[in-house]
Amino acid sequence: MRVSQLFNVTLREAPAEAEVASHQLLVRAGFIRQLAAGIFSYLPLGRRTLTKIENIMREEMNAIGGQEMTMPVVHPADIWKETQRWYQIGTEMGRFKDKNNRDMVLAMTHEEVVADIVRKDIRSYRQLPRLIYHIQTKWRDDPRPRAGLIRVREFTMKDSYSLDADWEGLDKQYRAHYQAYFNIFHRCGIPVIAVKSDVGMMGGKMAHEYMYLTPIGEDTLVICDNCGYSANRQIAFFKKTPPPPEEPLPAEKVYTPEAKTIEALANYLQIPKQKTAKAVFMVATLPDDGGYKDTFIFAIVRGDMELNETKLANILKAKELRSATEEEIIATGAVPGYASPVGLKDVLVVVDDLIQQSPNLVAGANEEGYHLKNVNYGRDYSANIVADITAAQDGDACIRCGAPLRTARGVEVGNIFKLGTRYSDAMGCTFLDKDGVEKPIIMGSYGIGSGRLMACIAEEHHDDQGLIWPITVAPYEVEIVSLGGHQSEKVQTVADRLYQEFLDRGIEVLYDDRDESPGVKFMDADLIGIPIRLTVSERTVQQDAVEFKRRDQSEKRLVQLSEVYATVKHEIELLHQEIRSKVIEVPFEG
RNA sequence: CGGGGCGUGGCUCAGCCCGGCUAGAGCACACGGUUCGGGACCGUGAGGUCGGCGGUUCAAAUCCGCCCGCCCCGACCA
Repeated sequence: MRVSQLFNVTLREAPAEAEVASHQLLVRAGFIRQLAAGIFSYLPLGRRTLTKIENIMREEMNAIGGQEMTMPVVHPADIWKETQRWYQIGTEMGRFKDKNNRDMVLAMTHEEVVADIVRKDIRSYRQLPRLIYHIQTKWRDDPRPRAGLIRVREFTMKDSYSLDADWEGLDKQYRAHYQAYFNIFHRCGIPVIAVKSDVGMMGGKMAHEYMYLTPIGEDTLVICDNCGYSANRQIAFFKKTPPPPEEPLPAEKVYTPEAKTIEALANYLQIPKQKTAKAVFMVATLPDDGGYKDTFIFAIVRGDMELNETKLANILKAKELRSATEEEIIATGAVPGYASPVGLKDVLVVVDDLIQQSPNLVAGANEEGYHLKNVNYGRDYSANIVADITAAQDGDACIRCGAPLRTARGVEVGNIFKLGTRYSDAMGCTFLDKDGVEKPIIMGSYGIGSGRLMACIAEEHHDDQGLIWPITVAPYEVEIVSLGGHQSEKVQTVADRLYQEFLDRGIEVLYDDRDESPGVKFMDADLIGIPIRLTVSERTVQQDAVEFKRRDQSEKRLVQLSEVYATVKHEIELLHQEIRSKVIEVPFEG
């Protein structure tokens, strides 16, 4: 492609709204343009990279037996009602009515469509196992799109669905994806870790998220460098050390003015935070014979710990969980800042499992300005539920080996779920097994957002000057920059001939044939980030040569014209080898 | 949904507080000329309902109200 013909404009300055590097550079280099919040177009360069990413996904999916298909973006709401997700999912779902006033849904994911096809077409164990996938648009009306392509509302996802006759089959396909996903990310040039995760709206039995570690990430991960345990903080387990046992002391009311926070309370009483109990008020939307009902939740964790809302929501099986408002708190009879589990009625009390083992805590007295000392679980109050509802923090002990845990930020670039029979049951996907018994099909679902992946690659591979694409996903393999081609016929001829030779020999080449100054061309080349750059100028043609430079290295060297093709071919292969060396087997962490 | 910020040619921004000239600059764009190995220079030119609506005023980019959009933090989220 000649740059003079390319549909592309590079920007000297990044738009003011772009903050993270990948966003700024992808916009400046002309890979993407924003249409609205979380809605982007991919221009030709961006499209080429996306296509390469998608082809890598295709190859890896096909390698584990995947079969590509395409499912619709617009669905009748009926199938989403069958699985209840029409009711369970809130504003994130795109809904509209067609001309016949029929409820319609914009695809957020495709379990329902898969299940609908499967229940009609799969009859026998002989048709299992299967693995199907497609690369298709999703719409999720995220309340807060951010960071360019990192979090958007409309995006393209490679999603695959495994169909099995039994759980062993699911496990096998799950593990196949586990490795295939590592292969995809490694081939795209980004390091990732797989962490155990919450199953979220997908439901199901087991899930892993693939995390690209970066400070701009929005998920917090908990990692054990000693034994390799890693999990999303939303569900991370950790070892809680109970305090030394103490004889329960008689409860005692103490005056604690202006001590409305744990911090202030601990300071005022000169006690460590772990000797206090923290009350957190939430409102959960819980299933209630067929419908849903808002229930006030009084959650108690030790003062030195934080409530983990995901854990709490999962334990309660809550559809939604939010912080209670001040009015709601007062309505239950609790006094904000001095709330106490002692003597409360008509609320659901959930207590962290460490509280039981922590004697003589300071808790609120439900009276402005007073706390109770020596509050003991069991004696002074009890809970409806005792469970692990606290969040792991930096330095907490690893659940497996006891070593201190570390937290890190990451972007979720992919996920895999063992769905089990959640969708099969809801939509009646059954097959007749060998033994003549009708059984539900066991499903798994697996997704990678291709645009987000592209942004992560850009995040990982760039410098001050611009993007530095790994050879596997670069829009072009080589860029020819001609300097003074409009003045020197010799330069023009050599550059044109080189371009044509590469085209003929199947090398993907971008040719900057514009009548621009050298500075502009070099700047644009660096911005766009094609892995190999060849410069043709008066200076080089005099020596029958071109200048060779890799985007990821600063050295330049002259290559004789007669050897250019062989050199480029060789260097492309070297670049591929570098990537290939990173594609490794990763032990399954179940 | 809560908190904060921003909306002025394609991009980056000035002007707004303290209302008043034809609304500016740099980059980008078009034409002419000079340049030509790291975002060159000179000249000429095109391009803006100052996010929208309403209000105050003799007069609004500027003051007031409502709305919309975009970004950031939080809540939420595959």
